[in-house]
Amino acid sequence: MARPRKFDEQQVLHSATETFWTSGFAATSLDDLMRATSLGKGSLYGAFGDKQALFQRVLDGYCANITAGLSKHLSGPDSSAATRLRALFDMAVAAGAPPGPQRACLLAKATAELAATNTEVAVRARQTFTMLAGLLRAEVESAQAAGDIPGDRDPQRTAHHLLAVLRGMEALTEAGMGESVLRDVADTALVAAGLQQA
Amino acid sequence: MARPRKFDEQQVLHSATETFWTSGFAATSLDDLMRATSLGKGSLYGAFGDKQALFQRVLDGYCANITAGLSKHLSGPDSSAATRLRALFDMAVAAGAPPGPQRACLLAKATAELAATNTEVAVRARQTFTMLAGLLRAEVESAQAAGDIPGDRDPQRTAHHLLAVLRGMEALTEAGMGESVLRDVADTALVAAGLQQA
DNA sequence: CAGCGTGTTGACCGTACGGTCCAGAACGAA
DNA sequence: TTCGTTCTGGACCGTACGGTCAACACGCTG
Repeated sequence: MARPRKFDEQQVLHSATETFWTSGFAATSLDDLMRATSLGKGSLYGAFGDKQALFQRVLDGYCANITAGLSKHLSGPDSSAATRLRALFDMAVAAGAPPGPQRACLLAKATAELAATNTEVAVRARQTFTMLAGLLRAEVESAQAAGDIPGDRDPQRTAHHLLAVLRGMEALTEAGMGESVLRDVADTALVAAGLQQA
Repeated sequence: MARPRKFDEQQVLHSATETFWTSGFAATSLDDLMRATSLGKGSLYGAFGDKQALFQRVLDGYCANITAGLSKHLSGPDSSAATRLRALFDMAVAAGAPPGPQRACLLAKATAELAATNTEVAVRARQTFTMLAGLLRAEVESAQAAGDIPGDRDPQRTAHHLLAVLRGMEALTEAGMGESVLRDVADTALVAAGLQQA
């Protein structure tokens, strides 16, 4: 390596993530990315390839982050699986609490915009959803073992339901439906899963 | 009116809807719209204004359609409200049944792409979601009156939950998660609402 | 049948797009 | 210090974008 890179790849990816996240794929120009990353076209192109490749890289990193984040949350300090599940849905409510439309999950935006026409995006989305469902399932089973969720519930089905509710809350957050609606959704979903009200 | 229009406005809007629906707003060019509608730029521009105005027009029509569609379905021939609710979720499952990612609801795509930056889109989305929730609520109340849903459920909360689940199923459909997952989601949501399995 | 006002058409405009390329800068290796 | 290699910045390219406009076509009105 004759001349070392001047930039930190992680930081550049972070800036690019923010830009794509705010504007979407098609509405983000290379100029936007250059401005956000403070990199010239040559560097951007040389390091990551074209716009599509950079987006895929960004999306992959984002998906890895949210699965790792959920995994960490679910193995976090909270004492019981039931408490952790409630905290998870509280976070989803809080994300949509401010008035007006909120920036939704990048994966949701990317899937809506690109999954139908871009196989790699669709594959990554499916894989991520599947992993999230798996993590939720483990948590449901853990709550069942602790006696906080009745044992007769099918953990797989319950996890799928919770995943769908979380994605639906994302959609309602995008539109800015407001906290009380999200509160209704979260409460109902948790009761449906067999958890008692906090 | 010296010279009458050669085209049918509804048909042009239908073609434009298909085009935006398939590609999204930013990824649809005026050339795409011209090809789809068989109209020249001038006509398109003269009749509907610029691309954004046309999209808004398309989205408004689409939202009116789906609310009218749901309203019609819920006052349809099926005997009971419970049966109609089940049929509604069966439709959502069927929409995601084919393997691979399916084209999701235009409203979902538009909200994900534009709601954060375009107030009118966000307003339309909120309004539509609110109307859908209202229709679902009426149906829940109807099912309660018929004794198919326990009377102690809060119809508002239940409707919000069902709405979120439907939007979540959209998201999973976009990614192509497959029929069995959607089946799990729908079944669990309906049981959660208090309906017995079909 | 004449005239007017609208609708249609497609050429045209300026711009911004994604992408390429190269001259020079920076740095490690010898 | 010199050389070789990589990285950098930005000039440059062809294209396609959204949007405008003027000339023409059409048909209703009187």
